[in-house]
Amino acid sequence: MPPGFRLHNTRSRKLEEFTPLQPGKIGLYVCGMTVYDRAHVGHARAMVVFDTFVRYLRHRGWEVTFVRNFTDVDDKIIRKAAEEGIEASALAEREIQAFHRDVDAMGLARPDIEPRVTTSIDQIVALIATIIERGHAYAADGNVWFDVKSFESYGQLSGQKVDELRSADPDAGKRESADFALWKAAKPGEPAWDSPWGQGRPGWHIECSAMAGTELGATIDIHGGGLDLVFPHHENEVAQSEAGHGCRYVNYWMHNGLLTMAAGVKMGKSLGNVVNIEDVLKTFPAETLRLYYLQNHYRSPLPWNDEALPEALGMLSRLYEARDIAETMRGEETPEKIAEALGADAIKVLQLGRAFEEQLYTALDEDFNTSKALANLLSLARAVNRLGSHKKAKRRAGPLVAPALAAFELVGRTMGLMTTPTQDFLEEVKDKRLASMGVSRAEVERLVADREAQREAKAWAEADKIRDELLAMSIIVMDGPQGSRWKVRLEAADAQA
RNA sequence: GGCCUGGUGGCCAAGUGGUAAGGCAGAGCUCUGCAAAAGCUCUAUUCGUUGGUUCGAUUCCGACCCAGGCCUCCA
Repeated sequence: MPPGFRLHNTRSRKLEEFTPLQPGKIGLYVCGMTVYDRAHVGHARAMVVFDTFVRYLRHRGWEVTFVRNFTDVDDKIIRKAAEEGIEASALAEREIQAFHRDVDAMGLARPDIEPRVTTSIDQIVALIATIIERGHAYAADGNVWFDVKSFESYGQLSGQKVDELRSADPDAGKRESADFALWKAAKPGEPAWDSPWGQGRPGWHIECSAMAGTELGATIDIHGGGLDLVFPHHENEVAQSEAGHGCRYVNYWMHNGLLTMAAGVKMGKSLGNVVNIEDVLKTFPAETLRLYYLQNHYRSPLPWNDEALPEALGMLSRLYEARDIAETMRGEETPEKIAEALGADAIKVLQLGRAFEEQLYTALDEDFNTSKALANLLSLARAVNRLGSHKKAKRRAGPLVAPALAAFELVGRTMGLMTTPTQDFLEEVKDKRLASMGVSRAEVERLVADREAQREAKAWAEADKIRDELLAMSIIVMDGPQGSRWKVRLEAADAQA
């Protein structure tokens, strides 16, 4: 039996000890995208959070079944397809492919199952029929509405009371304005499927209930999604599933916080302030985004601004450099003996390195506190860098940094950071940033080489002149014992992708 | 109007009934031909305001102020 952990459950708004339905197993359902447009960095946060959560649980020995759906038919898809003059299914297919490209580029594991609405119609129809049978829904004019008043605990998840909801436009045929569609009658030209209530398509909420039920059973361990889905989407899922299956739908509700723009306004397609994943990845390595998200607790709102990504990239680079330093250290003695010779800095690296794994578990087992885990990682990296400044370290400290290297590897496995060789990472940064600025790499390298030649000749004025030229191109050169390295300066404006 | 979050140093941010992680920015220093990078040191007697509980609260409770989310599609 894997070790336990605690999670904040949206329903109770408290931290709860996690108890699985079956020992050692976790069924996780996360609401996926409605595929009518590219995924943005808000979606990416949810994806990274749950990807990391799954990685971690698996690392700890849990057998996780991870399901994330695609909503591939809905009003927006139909409308956008009509605008583009293509079939709704073609639009959805195109966007699913784009989504998969984004997911792969982000280094996210695919869920075990990615059900789609359009291939789950049978289950959806069957579930709706059961809900009607049990007296919790009614058909009217080819639509099927969920009867909110018939379901006593409606509103429990979100703390809403039916009578106090600000009422939407009462749809024709609805008994209560809070009643919501399980099945929508087809309008001419829309994608439609046969059903006992006539041609039509599923409502937005029912799909998740049906697909989660099919893939994970009537009760699922953990259901995740963005905080903005709590009401009405998840509330309605609860009502449908519990009305249909007669048992609890979800044991633990896990909601990630939203990205906010300046002034705390959230990012959303409807607000027109979204930044797409594919655009960000043109200028920043994917791990930059990961680090940025994981730096904050998953439930907090996360500000998106111009400094965020450059700052995260700076941190990430420092982590890579620390690993690089650690990797080049050699030595044969016992860690204790070297530590004695090298002093306090060495002892600290050893201690932090050895304590890291346990600290990571402690942090992540308490409501998945990646922020805390990363603070520990940064401390470890700093200790390694400090040790690297000792003259004897390179030759002798290898055994001392072995625990640190193991820690970095663990971070890669669980949090998806530091997963590429350092050189590859640095090259990727250069390539992406040069490309985004339209600067030629050959030109940069030629100037750097020229400057090195001038430095060889101790022609400092010439060398400095070239350095200024490079700086004007946002290239920073760093002289070291093995020659000059260079990198692209991070500027806040670049975050705008 | 109803429901729900959150207010921690210049900025972002974790956290705890016993006296404030981490990051960025800033200052000084080491290193360097000069720089850069990296490292070191420093930077909140204080955690929105105000009552209360307590030996003790930033942490628990109440009130208030402020910001934001949801109640319509949204990760």
